[in-house]
Amino acid sequence: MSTKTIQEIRAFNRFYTDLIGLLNKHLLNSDYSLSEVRIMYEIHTAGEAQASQIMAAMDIDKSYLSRILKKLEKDQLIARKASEQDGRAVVLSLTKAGEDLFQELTRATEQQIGGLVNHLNTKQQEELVAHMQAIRKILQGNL
Amino acid sequence: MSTKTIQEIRAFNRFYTDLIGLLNKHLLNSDYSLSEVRIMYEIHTAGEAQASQIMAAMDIDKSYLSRILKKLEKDQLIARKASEQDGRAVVLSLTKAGEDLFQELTRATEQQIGGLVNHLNTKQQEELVAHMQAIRKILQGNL
DNA sequence: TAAATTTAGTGGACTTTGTCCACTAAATTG
DNA sequence: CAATTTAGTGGACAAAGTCCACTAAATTTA
Repeated sequence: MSTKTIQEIRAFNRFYTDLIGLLNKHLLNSDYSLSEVRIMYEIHTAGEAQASQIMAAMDIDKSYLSRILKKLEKDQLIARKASEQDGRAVVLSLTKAGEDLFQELTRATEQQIGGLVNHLNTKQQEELVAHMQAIRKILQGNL
Repeated sequence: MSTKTIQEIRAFNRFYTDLIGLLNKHLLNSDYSLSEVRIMYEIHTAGEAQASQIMAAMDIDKSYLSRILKKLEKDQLIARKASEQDGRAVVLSLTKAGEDLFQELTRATEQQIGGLVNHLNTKQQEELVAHMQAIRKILQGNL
């Protein structure tokens, strides 16, 4: 592969790192960090999840995760119950309050993204999405 | 804009966040953090830079930046000299050792990216780059 | 042109985020 | 059933980042 190719990819990476950084800033006003929200996302998406699954999905330290889960439970955003299949494992789910908060954070994120693209016309938006899908398809083996 | 559009963008953001996280992992073995390397990048690219420029480019806290610059100077990777135009400002540049280290880190990063795309054929690589350029072009007003 | 404000950078003190290790207990493997 | 692996917790610490107060130079403004 050419140097040019790699340089272009790196330029995109810098660009997108900055963009993601910008988007994630709105979490600074919330009481929850990016990791915490991502954990809620994982639980929300799975419906029920074990810590070990989240660990794998996020590639996060289990000790760190354990602490975050403790905080989320203290805040009554998640519930834990013993797994029936595995005595070591704990099954996590979002409480009503957790779902509510998650929805609210989701709305805020969606508004942010709206702000990013609302000056684009429909065709440009469709193209943007198509490029994103294409990139995911090309690179997805790497994750 | 449609919900679908926003969902797709969010899916891409999650995907690319993970990918960037993966790529940045190689820095864990180095003695320098992502921020430190990015600062070196900014100085390298500019040739000479003031702290305030880096601050603006990276959107980083000035106090934090000041500390990092101190470390880089201690490690003899950057040199500071008083600005001639502005008595408050300091002009930063990479030393030979700084350039050398930066080149080495660059090579490592490029190899990482190579690993990401080297299983793709030339056409796919070109398409990937084209998609990235297109996204940058569409979104660049936001940065 | 002198006072008021802004800008560049530093450093103290602190919080948040993340890592490493040792540990318990249950599950799995041999 | 002994040895190993896996799930999760918690202590102790390190790294990353923030907030505030400060000095000194530059710029604005009255």
